[in-house]
Order: sequence, then C-alpha cells, then structure tokens
Amino acid sequence: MSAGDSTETRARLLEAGRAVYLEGGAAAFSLREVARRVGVSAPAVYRHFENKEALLAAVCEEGFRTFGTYLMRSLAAKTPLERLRSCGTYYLRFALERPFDYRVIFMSELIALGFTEKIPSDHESASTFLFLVDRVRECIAAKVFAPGDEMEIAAMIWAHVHGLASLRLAGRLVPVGDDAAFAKFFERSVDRFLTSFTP
Amino acid sequence: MSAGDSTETRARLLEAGRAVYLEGGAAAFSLREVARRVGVSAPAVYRHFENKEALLAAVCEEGFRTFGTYLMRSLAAKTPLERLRSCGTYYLRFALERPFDYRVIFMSELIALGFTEKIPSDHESASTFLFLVDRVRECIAAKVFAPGDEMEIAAMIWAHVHGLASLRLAGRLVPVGDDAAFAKFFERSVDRFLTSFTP
DNA sequence: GTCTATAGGTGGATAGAC
DNA sequence: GTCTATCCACCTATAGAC
Repeated sequence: MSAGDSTETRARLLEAGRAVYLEGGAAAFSLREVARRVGVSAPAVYRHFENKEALLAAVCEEGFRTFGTYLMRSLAAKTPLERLRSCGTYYLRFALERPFDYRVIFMSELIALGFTEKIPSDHESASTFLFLVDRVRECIAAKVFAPGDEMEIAAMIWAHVHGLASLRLAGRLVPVGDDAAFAKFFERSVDRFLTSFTP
Repeated sequence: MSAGDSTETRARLLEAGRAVYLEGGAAAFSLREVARRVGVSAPAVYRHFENKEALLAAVCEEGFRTFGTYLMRSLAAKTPLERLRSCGTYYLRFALERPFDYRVIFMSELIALGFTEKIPSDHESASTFLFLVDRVRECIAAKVFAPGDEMEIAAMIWAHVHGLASLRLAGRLVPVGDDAAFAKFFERSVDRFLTSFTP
C-alpha cells in the first residue's frame, strides 16, 4: 500500500511537472510549484527525485518514450509509401494528442539552455530521425520515390511536418479550424510534398 | 549629452533584454539580470521603462519591426514567382542573421503565457501572413500557380519555411553543415514545394 | 514517506539621497 | 539619471521530528 502510494505520488509529480515545465519553461521550472499542485510539501519531492534537475529530466524522458510508441505504429502499414505517410499521420496525432510532450521534445529551449547532456534529446531525436530515413530509403528501393539523398529527403519531410505541427500548437494558422479540419489540411500538405519525390 | 547617454542606455537595455529573454524565456526574464549585464543598478531601469513587463514588450516589438523590413525587400524582385521565392529567401536570412529575433517572434512561448494582448504578436504575424497571401494570389493571377485557395497555399508555404528555419535554429538538422550549405538546402526544399503548385 | 523549520539565494519594486 | 538601502515574495536544499 505504501509502495502503491509512492509510485502514485511519483506519477502525479511527473504529470504536474510536465505542466509546470511547459507553462514557464525550464528556467522557471519550480520544484515547489510542482509539489504544491500535487498537494505535498517541497521536501517530499526529494523522496522521489534526487533534486530539481532529476525531476525535470524524468519529465522529458517520459515524453520521448511516448513519441517512440507513436512512430512505431506506422510500421503496421503495408507498403513503403503507406508507412511513410503513416509516419506523418502519427507524428501529427502525437502533436495533437500530447501537445505538452510535443513541445517538450521539439519546441523546447532545453538545448539552448545547455541541458544537452542531461536530457536524451539529441540521442532520441537522432534515432527517430534515422527511423524516418529508413522509411525514405524503403520508398526509393521500391521505386515509388526517385533516387536521391535519403538523409536530405528525410530532413525536408521532417521540416515540413514539424512546421505544420509547431505552428498549429503555437496558435498560428488559426483559419484552419478544429483538429479534424487541421488534420485534413495537414494530410493535403504532406501528400503534396511527398508527391514531389515520385519518379 | 545626457539625452545621448539616456538613449544609449536604453538601447543597451533592449539588446541585453533580448539576450536574457531568449536564454531563459519570458517566465525567467529578469530585470535585475538585464541591468547587471548593462552595468547599471536595477532601479535605473525604471528610468527607461515603466516596469519589467514594459521592457519585455519593447524587446519583442523591436524584433517584429526588423522582420517587416526583411520581408519588404522581397518586393524588389521582378516577377510574381520571383517575389514569392524572394519571400522565402529573406525569411531565412532573417532567421539566420537575427536568430534571437526569430525565436522571439516564431518560437517563443509568449502566447502560451497569456501575453497575447500585451505584445503585438497576433497583429503582426497576421499582417505578415497576409503579405504572403498576396504573393500567392499574384502567382495564381499570373497563372504561374494553378488556381486554388490562397490562404491554404500560403499557410502550407509558411509552415514549410518555418519548419526548416526553426529546426535549424533549434540545432537539429545537424548533418546540413554551415549557414551557406543550409541556405542551399533550404532553397532546394522550398523550390521543390513551390513547384508542386504550378499548373 | 511526509512533515516543519530553517539557511541562503534571487527576484520586483519603492523611497530617498545625490 | 543613477545610486544605496530596504521590503517582501519566492526559490532550492538540508536537518531532524514523527
């Protein structure tokens, strides 16, 4: 029971931590504020995390893991082109369903603040980028894409979907409407760009 | 002389303020830190700005004005398509030459923090978006673009260039190399996307 | 595992001297 | 126009009781 309460409190600290991080950024991330929202005292947090930085790192790790599970779902599609399109679709689903996590991973200022080594951002984003490169390589091998530099093509596609997702989460692109309408707009834009790579 | 010193100090406060804002975000924006970097005491700042929030707003306004001057240069090009391509080129130049300002305008969390009404982000970004819509409309009228929804096409193009610029400034897309190499990569990607709108 | 008490630091803003 | 002195609020982290 006490162990159950403990992990419960830890999970609630992570959830509140994510909210606090995204409201104020890393530089304003307050351990006391997290504790306050969960309803425990500040020193109680030190029972679950070594210090403030460890709590912040744990908050970010959770988002990275979740992102991986979204991307992997695209492998269920049957053809190389469908798997690549599915990548984009799940990328957007992640952005819309877990906007806090998306901001943590792709729109945060962590790197600018020098957290590069303490947080798995570089390693994780590199590995998920290589996942996208593999999807592109598959399309070229299957001759649904013209021959080309897989890394460059993957970077262009990533930038395209990131641009759409991040402007949406930033509240720009307001004429587009609700999430369903935006998803259709997103698909139109991505399909148009992907078509430019066909032979 | 005293007036000259005054405006000088004010300008230095703005410059230091921009740096502080982008290192720590709005929530961690510290009036004392800005004063420290300029070499004056904290109360001295109140001679130039009403309070901390007014200083932050002034920091942001400067970036918006500069962005406008970059975009307007694209009107010098001779044809509608060249003006649209030039838009993208100057958008990137602004991002690379004034990365701090670009982050202030397009990658900041100001809206998420509720600064919407105090800072001209909505108004300014809406007017510059309409500038892009006009460039697209021009291309359709000149029949270098197929007929279509100008707002939607402009949004797609904006997202594309923003995705490229913001990932670059975030330190992702590392395989691309220095700024000159990235600019060429940027042009290839944008030209490819723009070509998809031709009749 | 959580609490209170506490130490030592940073911040915004004001009063009043010069 | 800038300074020092000051107030109050908030932060991280530790010590020690329960």
